[in-house]
Amino acid sequence: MTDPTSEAKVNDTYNLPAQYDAGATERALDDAWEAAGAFRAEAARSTRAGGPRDPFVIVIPPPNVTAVLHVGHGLNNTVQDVLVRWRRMAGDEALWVPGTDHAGIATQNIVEKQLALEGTTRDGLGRDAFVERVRMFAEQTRGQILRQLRQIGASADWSRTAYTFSPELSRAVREVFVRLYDDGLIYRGHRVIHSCPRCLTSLSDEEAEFEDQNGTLYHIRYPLADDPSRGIVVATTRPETMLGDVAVAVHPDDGRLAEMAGRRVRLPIAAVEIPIIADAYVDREFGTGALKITPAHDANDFEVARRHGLPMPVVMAPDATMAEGADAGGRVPEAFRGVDRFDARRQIVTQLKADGLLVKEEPHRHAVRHCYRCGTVVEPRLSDQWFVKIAPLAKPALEAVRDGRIRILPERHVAAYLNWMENIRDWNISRQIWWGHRVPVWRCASCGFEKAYREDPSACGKCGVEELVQETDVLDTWFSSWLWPFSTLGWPDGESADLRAFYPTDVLVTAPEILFLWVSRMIMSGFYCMGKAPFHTVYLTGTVRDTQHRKMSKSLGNGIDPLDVVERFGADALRFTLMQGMGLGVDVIVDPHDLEKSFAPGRNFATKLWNIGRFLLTSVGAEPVRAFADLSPAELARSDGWILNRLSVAVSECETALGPPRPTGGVWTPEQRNAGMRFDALAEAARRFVWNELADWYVEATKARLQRAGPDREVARAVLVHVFDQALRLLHPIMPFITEALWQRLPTYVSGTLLALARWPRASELLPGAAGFDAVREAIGAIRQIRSDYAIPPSQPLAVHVVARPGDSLDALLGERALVARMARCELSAGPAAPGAAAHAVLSSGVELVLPLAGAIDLEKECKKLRDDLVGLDRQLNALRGRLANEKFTGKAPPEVVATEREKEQEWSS
RNA sequence: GGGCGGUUAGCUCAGUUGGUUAGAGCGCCACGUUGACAUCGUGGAGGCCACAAGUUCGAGUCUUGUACCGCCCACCA
Repeated sequence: MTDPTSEAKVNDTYNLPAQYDAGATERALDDAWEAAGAFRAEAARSTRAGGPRDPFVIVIPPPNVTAVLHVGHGLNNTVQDVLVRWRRMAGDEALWVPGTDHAGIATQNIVEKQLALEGTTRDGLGRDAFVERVRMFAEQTRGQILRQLRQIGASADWSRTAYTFSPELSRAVREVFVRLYDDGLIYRGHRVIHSCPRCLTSLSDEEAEFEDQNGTLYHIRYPLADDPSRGIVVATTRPETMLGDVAVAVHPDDGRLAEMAGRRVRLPIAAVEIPIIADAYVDREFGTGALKITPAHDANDFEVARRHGLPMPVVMAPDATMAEGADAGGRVPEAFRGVDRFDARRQIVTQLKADGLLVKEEPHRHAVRHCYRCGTVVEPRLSDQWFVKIAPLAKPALEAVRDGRIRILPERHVAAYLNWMENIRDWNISRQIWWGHRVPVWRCASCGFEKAYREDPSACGKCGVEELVQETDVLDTWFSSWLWPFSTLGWPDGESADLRAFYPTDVLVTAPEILFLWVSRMIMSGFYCMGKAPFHTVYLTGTVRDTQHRKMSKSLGNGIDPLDVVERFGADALRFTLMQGMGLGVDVIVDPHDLEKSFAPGRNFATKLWNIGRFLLTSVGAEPVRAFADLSPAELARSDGWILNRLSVAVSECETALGPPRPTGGVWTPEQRNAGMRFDALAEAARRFVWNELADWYVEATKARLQRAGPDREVARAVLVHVFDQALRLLHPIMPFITEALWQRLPTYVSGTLLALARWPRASELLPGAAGFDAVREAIGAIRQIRSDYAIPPSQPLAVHVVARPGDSLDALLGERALVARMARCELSAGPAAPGAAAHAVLSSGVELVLPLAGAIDLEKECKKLRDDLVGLDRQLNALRGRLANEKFTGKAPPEVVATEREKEQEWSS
């Protein structure tokens, strides 16, 4: 076992290297955290198990084992890690469950591509060998993904690493299938479903994505059977499907066409007679007003055919070549058999043209469904599939979001969720692939009895005959991942300690694309299996895009490997940059061709932090530091009070940015519903405090104090260490490595402790009288500006006269004379300057600074400055008056208040 | 076809219930290496807050309309 502090001992604590070595530090700390079990959650400590701590649980959206992680995962997982690290420090029993998804079709596709390169196919290998091949591939990628997660600093509980295809989770899949089956919520249906001719499997509605495409609308004449000189014209974008036509439908109220109903037409090419029927489904306005009915290759036509009791001939094979399927009865001419659908389309159009039956071709833009895994145009095709009857499951899932037990951020996604749930359609869960959980249904070869079994059966559950045949289809990959929030915690084992301690989980962080595919279904399964919503917050991240706002993808070559970034700039730089750019629901734009520029914010900030640490550790030294709590307010210097107040403000801002960790009382109030989860605000609040307040002002103010031994030096040392310690805590969730490395070197560090487990800061009450330091900062700024305005070189000393009535600001300025001298390179003295050229600055406290200048004064510049000040003051006054008039009086504001801005401008200009 | 979101500095974005002279990071310009930091410091330039009308003492913020961009949903073949 590695000593958690070993890394700190490697380097000389008080002689930090000038450059932060992210690589070495990160590796060592990851080991130290792991060795200390810092991220391991204990069920017994959860309040739900009678322990002292509120559980805070996140389950990772399991990355697909198809490929290693990209920067989108970096973003997503950093958000989760920030939340988990925050809650862990805040005293919760924090658990982040890591894991991966076997990703059925996607993974199978990749291995099939590999096989193609080797000149073989899955059929060539056979089912068992193929599955083994995919398993090996998946294992390899899986390991890599988990290593990657660790490298970006994920504080997950690796002892609970899950996998959708593990024996434990397979058991959960089985269990839920059997329960649904026994509840009558799973059925086998003969339906028109989306079928991918490349993947050779069916898809759910959600997996067949719409894409607008230019097509052609063909108007085809079907001659009347008894009078070929007359006919009826139908319109279609897919002429090849006409081989499967069983009728032509017209609207019953369509005057000119309705009279045709009842007659018969002769279907060209297929050479069969089909009826003309009347059905109100037909849209009279579209196309020709007559609709060809192809029940086996169009879901709507299927319904029409069912209403009219028509046959449903299948004329295409699963690979979308024309074929004599069920009920085709010779409709597909020999010449077309085995011909691809698009070739068949061309040939059919040519032939129709030749026969004079093609009336018109018009360009037509329409939405065509594509396979979400391979992009192939999917084909609606009648087949036997397994479905989940989903409406009963949707009901509680709908309610939970409506009544605020679950919130979805950004809120705009709520409407989409509700709409989808309200119009939900049964879920096709069977896939004709080999990689996945096999449908656990066996059929008796003897009596035909069919049943879903929890354990592989050896004999028929009805007649006892030992000849059983299992379904060959496998389950949709989402049928395993929809159980993730509880299957990873031991379900269906009701006695599972984890399940009791950690379900329901808290926040789900994922991409909006899978709101329906995954998130909605988890909510449904959560209620069905556990009776409770699986989480109270769904946080949908933006997408990482390139500078042209294109999604990152392998094929576009605009992807970013998070490990590239980690290697070059460190995990902290990656994380900080991503968090800083992460407004709620906003896409993060990074330039894959200029990582240096893209990740500069994080890299620069990490460097800054490191250098503050270097300064602090060298100048504070190794001797013990007074306990911060022992300092009395009277001992504090002006700057101490100021920085402590700034710290308090920063802590509050971070709290606000993160928001409430869970809804009070289990339901989000309307005010809470949109609160928190502002990671950009968190990063900015912490950055501003560390850089613009701590480094820019307090560190400077401390330098002189640290050099003179004495009580004040001890106060400065104590405050400096305390403030930096608190800052490191605030930043730790975002930048875990560098903060931990620095924290362990503080003189107050207690050996063996970890920042990862240190207490999250709390805002304290503001100290009175810190305004004096603001006056000092303002004065330094004003003097620097005059220096710059008049191009006075830094080497040239300046004399500055402070003109003021005695008071705090004056005292502060004179009291901090040395600091002003160092930061603005000037000598302050009280009292008026000798007459002559001088630049002036008026501070907000009324104090006037007079800087005698040797050269000429730029009157125009000075006047402009004054004018701007006056305009500003006037607006301020106007706003104040307006507010007063508004709040206190019922009447209109006095007329002199209502002068327009333009009038004011003119007034001041003259 | 229906719904939703966006439009603020050269780029990427903040801007909480209307109220000081609209901010940050990156980029740009000038100056600077004083012992934490040039992956830096100081100062600066750069905004008709998409457009138009309205409400208001006051609008980036609220209302209506327009334009452009993006997303989601959908059974017009």
